[in-house]
Amino acid sequence: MNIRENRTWNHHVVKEGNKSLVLKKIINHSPISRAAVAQEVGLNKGTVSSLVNDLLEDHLIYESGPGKSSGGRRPVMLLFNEKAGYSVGIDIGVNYLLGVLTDLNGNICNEKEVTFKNLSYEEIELQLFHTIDYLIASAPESPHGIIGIGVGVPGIVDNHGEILLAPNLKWKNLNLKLVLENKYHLPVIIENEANAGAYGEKKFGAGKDSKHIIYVSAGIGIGVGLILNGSLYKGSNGFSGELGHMTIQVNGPTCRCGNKGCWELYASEQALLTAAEKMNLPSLAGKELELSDLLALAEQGDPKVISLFEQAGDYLGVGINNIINSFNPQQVIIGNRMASSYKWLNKTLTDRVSNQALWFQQNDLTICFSELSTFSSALGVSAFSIENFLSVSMQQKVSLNV
Amino acid sequence: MNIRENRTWNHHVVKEGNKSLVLKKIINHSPISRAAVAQEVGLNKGTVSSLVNDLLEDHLIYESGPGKSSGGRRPVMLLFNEKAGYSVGIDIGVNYLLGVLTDLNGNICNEKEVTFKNLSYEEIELQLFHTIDYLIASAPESPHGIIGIGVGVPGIVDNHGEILLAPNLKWKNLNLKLVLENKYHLPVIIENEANAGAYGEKKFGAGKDSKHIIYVSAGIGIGVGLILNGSLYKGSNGFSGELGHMTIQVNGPTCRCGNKGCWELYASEQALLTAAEKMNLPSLAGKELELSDLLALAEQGDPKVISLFEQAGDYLGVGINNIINSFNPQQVIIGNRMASSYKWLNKTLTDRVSNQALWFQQNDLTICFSELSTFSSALGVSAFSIENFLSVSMQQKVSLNV
DNA sequence: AAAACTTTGTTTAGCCACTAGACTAACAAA
DNA sequence: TTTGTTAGTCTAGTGGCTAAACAAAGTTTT
Repeated sequence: MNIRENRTWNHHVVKEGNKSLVLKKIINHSPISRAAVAQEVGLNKGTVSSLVNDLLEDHLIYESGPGKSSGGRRPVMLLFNEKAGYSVGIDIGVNYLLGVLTDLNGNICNEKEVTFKNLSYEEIELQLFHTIDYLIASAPESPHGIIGIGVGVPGIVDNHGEILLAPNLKWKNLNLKLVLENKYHLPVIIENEANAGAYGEKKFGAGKDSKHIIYVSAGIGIGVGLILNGSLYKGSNGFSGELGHMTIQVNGPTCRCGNKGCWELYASEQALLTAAEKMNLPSLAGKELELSDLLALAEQGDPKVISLFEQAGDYLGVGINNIINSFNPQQVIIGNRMASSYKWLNKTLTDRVSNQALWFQQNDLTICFSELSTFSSALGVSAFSIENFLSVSMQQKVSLNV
Repeated sequence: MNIRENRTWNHHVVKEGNKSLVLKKIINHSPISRAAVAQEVGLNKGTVSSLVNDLLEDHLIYESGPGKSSGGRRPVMLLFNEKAGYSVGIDIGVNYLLGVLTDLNGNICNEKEVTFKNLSYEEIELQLFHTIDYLIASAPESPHGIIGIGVGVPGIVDNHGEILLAPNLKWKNLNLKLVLENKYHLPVIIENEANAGAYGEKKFGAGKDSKHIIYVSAGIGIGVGLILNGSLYKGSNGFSGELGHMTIQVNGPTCRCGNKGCWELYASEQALLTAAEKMNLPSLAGKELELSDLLALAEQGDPKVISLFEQAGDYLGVGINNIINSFNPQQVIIGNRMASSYKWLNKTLTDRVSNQALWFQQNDLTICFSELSTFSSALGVSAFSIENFLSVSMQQKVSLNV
């Protein structure tokens, strides 16, 4: 009982907690009857009835027709009203902006992607506004409307949602949260892209069944999102998971962070591209090299390129070993752009891990690649808003007498 | 509200939670009056009175004489009854066994240390029994008597308290918990030595004010205990914090774990001793080298030995950088035997961190050495028992009608 | 088809821990 | 002594819970 610490306990808390239990049961097991909820959650039938009525009034659930009888009165089936509201999730990348509109179950109802290069903050902000406007306008009528906006950014976000640094975008000390709140008057969440991705995979992707997940976002750089005990761990100030700058070679080459031998110098997309450029691949002279080019070459069977991927997979494995030793996770999920090269990375990566991770760490451990591919982050931030919305909905409404 | 998940909420929970709040307030602010508790915790005076009566009945607190009046009736001061019970904490090391008897505030009431070398499990078990017997016998009369036994071991302990592996003791798949429970019929906790140390420092030592603490236990090997969000994080199976086997040099020398370039090959006591042995220090020929010898030489100003310590401090810094990047802690505490060399390690260690850790990670970050020195682990396991005992005491007594 | 049984969901009575506020106790200051 | 203040208890009322009775709506048995 660590979490509540300073709040005192009273029957509001009890009701809030039980309502939340009932709603979760309905979300995860719909359609389900009141009787079944009562039995499975362990609450009295009457209590469940009353809580269900509250939820019905809030339009968070609805009754469908009667279900099958099992020898008695037919149950009224309850379902989560996933269309009770919509959430906007935005993933800002170095050269793209991906926005999704999701329902309360994280189903994508609409999406929009813009790609760009070297835009200023103001220009990206404009794209961001356009995307959000478009998505909000496209949302169907619903009882709760748009319940929040979430934005994932490739940078350092502190506990108050301020972007301290996004090196690849050249942003610094930027309070995007305030900007969006003032413009849209909606709850806004700004989150690091890796944290968002981790949460996305946990809620809707490969991590649905695990409580301890480490999400490795391997793109131009490497960031890591930590799901510990089922919830995102952000550290003391919100800066956890900067594992791209973990030293894996004490006197290795210098990283742009000033340190030496950082993991992302060996296992990121940038590392791959840099190594490939040095090889002077003849077929690509002139054009700026991209990951997709390398993938195409690998598909054609180019042994040099394939061994490049294998090398990167091996280095990914080195860092993942360190992660396993640190966190003893149930699941390690590799996401972001490097996940697309899954086919060429997988073998050396898993070899490295299975040969070198301590044996007891390997029990109950799954290593896999992202299920949501490019949507992890956008879905993750969307999920944050949904979680917040539902959590607030569980609380008592204080009637404002005029 | 992640923690309770499946338990339903009712007034028992409310009372349990509030009682716990009241007790914590009294523990941390005694002497304190009922009125002050009510105001500071935010509960009604009547509620506090009732809960305080429960706690008095349980002998967990007691009333002292009246306090100073501030212009009205003099308050009755409440104090935590730290002598309401006693806890046994044992730290089993590679060549020593340290036992403490503490009161409920972690004050050491008695202690016993045995040193040995190359004992079999049976022999160590005998020493363990003797120590526990001695400590229990020495405990003063108290309402609750001995409330539990905790044991810290240098090895891998799973979530059920089974010791899977303690390489330096040559133990494997050992259920010490069961052995002790059967013999003493008391609650028993077996915990990894680094986890225990972390908890010890958090409760009674350098980490009292932090919620995010990483405790680096640097002895023969290196283990790490993680305090995240104020409580111990053990990972999916209990194996978190095996950071001694984090790779910091991809193609470094081979470790006994089979991996290469592990941190503990560079920054542990063993690493220091191995390096020193290679130097053929003339003054110590014949005798087996110990850390204390090196410390003595350093005190005498031996430049070779001093630079050995400095090198180790630097390597410690490398790993601690990785830790900072992973966890964004408030505090890193270095404990176990290497902490005794604090004087010689500190400079290169802090230099490494301040030069290389990312700037934003360095805000609000303290790096320090253990305050409890050799007692961290023993006090930590003792604290686990106390915590458990108090937590159970908060729960309702179910009257068993005969 | 009627009777008996089952299961669902609502209602009622009672319980328990909380709150607000009245009350008593014990002190300080005027 | 009177007045005011603070500490702690007591009482009435509230809200959410449980258990159990009840009503509703089925299925199964006779």
